[in-house]
Parts: sequence; C-alpha cells; structure tokens
Amino acid sequence: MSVENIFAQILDRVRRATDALIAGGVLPAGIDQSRVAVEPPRDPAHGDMATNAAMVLAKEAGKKPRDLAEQIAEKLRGDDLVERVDVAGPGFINLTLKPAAWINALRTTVQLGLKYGQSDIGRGKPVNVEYVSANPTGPMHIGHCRGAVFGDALASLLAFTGFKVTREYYINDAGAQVDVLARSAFLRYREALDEDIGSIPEGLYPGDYLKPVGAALAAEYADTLRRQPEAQWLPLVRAKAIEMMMAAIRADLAALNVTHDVFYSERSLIAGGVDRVAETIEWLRARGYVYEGRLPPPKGAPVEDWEDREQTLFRSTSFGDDVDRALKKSDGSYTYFASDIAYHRSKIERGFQALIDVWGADHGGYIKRMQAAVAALSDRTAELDVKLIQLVKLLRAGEPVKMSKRAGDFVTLREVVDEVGRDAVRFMMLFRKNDAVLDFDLAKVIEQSRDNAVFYVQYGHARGQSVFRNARAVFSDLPADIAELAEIAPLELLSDPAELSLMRRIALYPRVVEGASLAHEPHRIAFYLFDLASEFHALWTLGNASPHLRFIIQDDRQTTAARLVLVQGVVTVIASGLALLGVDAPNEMR
RNA sequence: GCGCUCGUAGCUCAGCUGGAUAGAGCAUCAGACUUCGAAUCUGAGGGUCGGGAGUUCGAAUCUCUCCGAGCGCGCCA
Repeated sequence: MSVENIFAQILDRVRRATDALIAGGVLPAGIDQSRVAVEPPRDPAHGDMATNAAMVLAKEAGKKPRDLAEQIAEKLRGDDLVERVDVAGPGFINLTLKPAAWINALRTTVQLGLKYGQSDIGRGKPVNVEYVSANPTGPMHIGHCRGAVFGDALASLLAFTGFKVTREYYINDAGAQVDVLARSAFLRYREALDEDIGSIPEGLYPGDYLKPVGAALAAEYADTLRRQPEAQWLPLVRAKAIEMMMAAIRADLAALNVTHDVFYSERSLIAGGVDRVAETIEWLRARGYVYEGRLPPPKGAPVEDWEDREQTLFRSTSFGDDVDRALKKSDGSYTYFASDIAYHRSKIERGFQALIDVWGADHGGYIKRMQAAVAALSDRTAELDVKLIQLVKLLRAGEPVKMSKRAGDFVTLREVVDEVGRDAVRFMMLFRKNDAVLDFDLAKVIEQSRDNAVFYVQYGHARGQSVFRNARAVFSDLPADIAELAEIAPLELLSDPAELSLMRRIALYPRVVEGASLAHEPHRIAFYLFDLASEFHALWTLGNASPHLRFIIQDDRQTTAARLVLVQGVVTVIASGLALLGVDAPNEMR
C-alpha cells in the first residue's frame, strides 16, 4: 500500500478504531475485517469518504449496524485528518476530511512527481505477461494491435505497482503454418529469379510482403535452391522467412512502442536433440495426468472424417475442463496444445507463479485446458489469468474500411499507425474494456474535440503546461523548481469547491492505479484520465465567468502560486497515467 | 447440443470486484467567447440495468433459469 494513498491512510485509521473496540471488548477478537473498505461515496454530499465497516462487522459481532457505526464513529472523531463523522443510511460511516488532508495529499503528489501513484502492492512478485505472439507468417494487422497495446500497458501497470514483470512473446515457429510460409516464400524466390509464377495458388500466402524474402533468398543462394528437392530447401527457406517476418513484426511493434523482454521460440522446445514436449508429457504421465484413451465424438457440428481411436490425452477434466484433450495428432506429431503445455512449463520453471496470457477472443474455448495444464504442472500453485481481447471493427467516418489487397487482404497495423499516429491507436485501444468489441474510427480519432478522448486528455496536459508558460511571464520570481514551489505556496488558499473537488480527484489516482493493476484492467486508467481532464477543463472555463478563479491572478502572487501547484498536480497525474498507457503527454497541441 | 464472452439512456460505452437517488460522451433542446487557447464549458430531457426467481442489512455486480448476440467445439495455430 502506498504511503500517498489517502484512502489507504483512512482505512488504517478505521482499523485503529475497530481494533480499539476489540480491545474494549465491544467487538470479538479475531473478527474478520477483510471486507472493511474505504471508498469515495457516489454522492459528494455524503462527504469525502465512506466506510462500510459497521455493516460488514455487525453480523459477526451480533450488533445492529447503526449502533456499531456510532461506536466506530465516536473513535474516529478527533482524528487529526478527520473533520466530521456522520452515520447514515443502513450504517455507513461518512467521513469529511479536514482541508489540510487534501492539501497535504496535493503537496505530496507534486513533490513525488512521476513517482506519484507507484506502490509496492506487488511486493516484487514475478509476473510473466505474454502478449502479441502473432504467427511469424506476415506483418502485424489491426487485429493484433489491440492485444499488443493491452499487454504492453498491463505490463507497465504491474511494474508501476511493484510486480517484477517479464514481457514475453511466444513465436509459433514450429507448426504447419510456417511450412506454408516457406512454400510461399519459395514461390517469391523463383519469381525473384525471373520465373513466371502466375497467380499464387490457393492455400499459400499471397501478400506482397514475401517478395523481399524471395529477393533475399535469391541474393543468398542464387538458383541453387531451385534445383533441390523440397525436403532440402524447406528448412533453409523457412528459417530465412521466419527471421525476416519476425524482424518485420518487431519493427511494427516498435512503431507502436510495444516492447518485449523475451522472445520464446516454439521450435526451441524441440531443438538441439532435446524434446521438451515429450519430456513434459512424460512428466505429466508419471503423475497420472496423461493416459492413452478414447474421446467421444464432438456433439453438434458433425466431424466428417471422425474415426474413433485411442490417443494420448491430458486429463484436463481433473481441473474443471469439459473433456480431456488430445496431445498427439493421428500422424504421431504433437498438437499445438502439447507444445503450449511445454512452453508454460518453462515459464513455471523460470520461477513464475503468476502468469498472464493475452489472447484473441476466438481462443476463449482454450482457456480451461490451459489453466488445467498450469495447475497440473505447478501442483496447483501457479495461477494463469487469460485476458481475452475482443475484435476491433475498423471504420472511417462510420463506414467499414476495406482490406488492402497488396498486404494480403488485411489492414496492416503500420497503415493505421501511419495514418492516425501511435498515441491515438494506443489510447483508443485502451479506452474500452478488453472483452468488449471496439469500434475504431480512423476519422474520429484525429478529430480535435471532446468526442475524441485522446485529444481531450492530451489537451488537458497541454493546457496545464501553458499556464506555467504564462505564469512565468507574470511572476518571473516564482521558483522554477516545482517541489520548492509546493513547499512555499499557501495551499490553504485553494478553497473553492471546484478546486477541492479537483484535489480529491487527484488523490484518487493511486487507488485507481492499484485497482486497475490488481484487476488486470488498464482501461480504468484511461477512463480516470478522461474524468480528470474533464474536471480540469471545467475549472479552467470557470475562470471566464469568475475572473477570481483564474489560475493566474495578476496582483496576487500567493494565490497564483497555490493554483500553480494544483495545476501541477493535474499535469503530473495526466503525464503519469498517459505514460502507463504508453501515450505521449504533449506540452502544446500545435 | 455443450462451453466461453457479452446484453446498462435513441447511439457508443463506464460503473472502482456487493453499497446510498445507476453515470459519461455523441445526438436533441437551451445557454456562455473584449479569454490564462471557446480545440472549452454550463444546464435540460432521456433508464423495468434483456425477462423472471434466489442469496442478505443492500444486487447492474453473486447463484439459478429463460430470451437474444458473438466466438469456439479431436488430427488449425
């Protein structure tokens, strides 16, 4: 819990009050206090904070909630941070804090700067976040983009809250699809040797992006490959194609500022004479989780070439899955699931007990078996959270965007980033819950209006910075160092309801960050920033009708100094939140 | 047929892991620019939280059951 989280501070005071009641025999010793919470009330008229302590504890204590609330309230009265305590409704304890509490919180915010909102709730626990993991068979398309941004932001958020994060990409470079890639590249290789290849046959990748691969192969091997049988050239062409596709993918990710610490190759699981997949299967078999058996045919949609046969199965039903899952295909090779188990075993062996996988929504049916595998591999100690990322519908002014033929019938990530910019892409991808379908309108996201959340938040930051530029022109003697300014500024002059409300919003940030981190929901940061910007813009406009509420008061150095600290609080939090999302916080909008 | 994810204002969506009278944006209507950039702001109308039942002090949130949408359902990854 971070020291600057004022909600945590107040929860601590509530704990002291209930502990005192336990000591006094009013509450039973050992009562479960885990559900006691302190949160901002929906209605500001109820005060600054409310706690449910009395309602949560009443039953076990055998007391009426209202009576217990009164006793807790009595203990809280006289607290140095608390101005007023009221008992309301079914037993809420409403707290109104002294202005000094908010003033201190603001001062702390500004002095901590970009460290504000950090916490140690992760306690250094290693977390592995796997995201993107797009097949190396072509450039990134818009469908990959959302998962990439989500995973990247989630990783940043976890790191900010004290987890030891590893960002990981699983390269699917071992399945049949990379052989298809190799054959497709081989065609382009022949094309590069001036052969007429006609149209690309059905089943191969048609995109132009393989032409450079063909050219590179021609430069490297001249026409030697062409005279070899496929079994000979395929591994060479495949390796080259994968290498070049991964380079393209890394470049695409770089354009989005998405980074990874580890690129883990599926092929490496079975390379160098060590078969880690077989090892893992035997490891599981020794523990009774793998057996030879038969599966019932799938219900519903009939499978045409279904044959009932004995196969190697993983006992995922022991961990809540509906059926056991096949580990080998009929030709004896491993299923994708088998390698994926071996891959997740490597994560566990590398010391991760907390795993997060970011997948496309079409993989939803895969979650249970993978969680089952992780449970089996770790003796139920490791936890896998799978975040499903829903579809992105790409629009332009309300109309669906058509595919680009050259890229191979999909819109590439690069095209979109080039058109609307990285910030718009990143913010909008996070301005929705991960499991909700997202409409991404290319025309809307570059609009400069409130309807465009990216612009609106960035503009808030730029506006804040412009106040400082203007203030320096008026009061050149104010300290340039913001921490020093916060030290000397008479913050008690910030007494207007709109100012206090903004201070409360700023104080909410660490709580939002913690909640978003624990829930693995980075979108909460984006929505919070929108609300913060909104409140800041409103206060700004108040200055039009009420000149005494402007940030810079020509003949009042003290008030100006105090308000600059408030503006800095807003600027700091917007910059911090945008940084978590990987979005720039511009000093001016041009 | 089974499983997963959803269903909240006319539209697009939040709702802080069970809290008080369910909130924003867009759209509609009515307002605010001799400004610290109005690229903004203020106000109004608009809801059976898909329907029903249950759990408890209290449910949009948890459970069950219907209705509807999307995704998935040995040898694709």
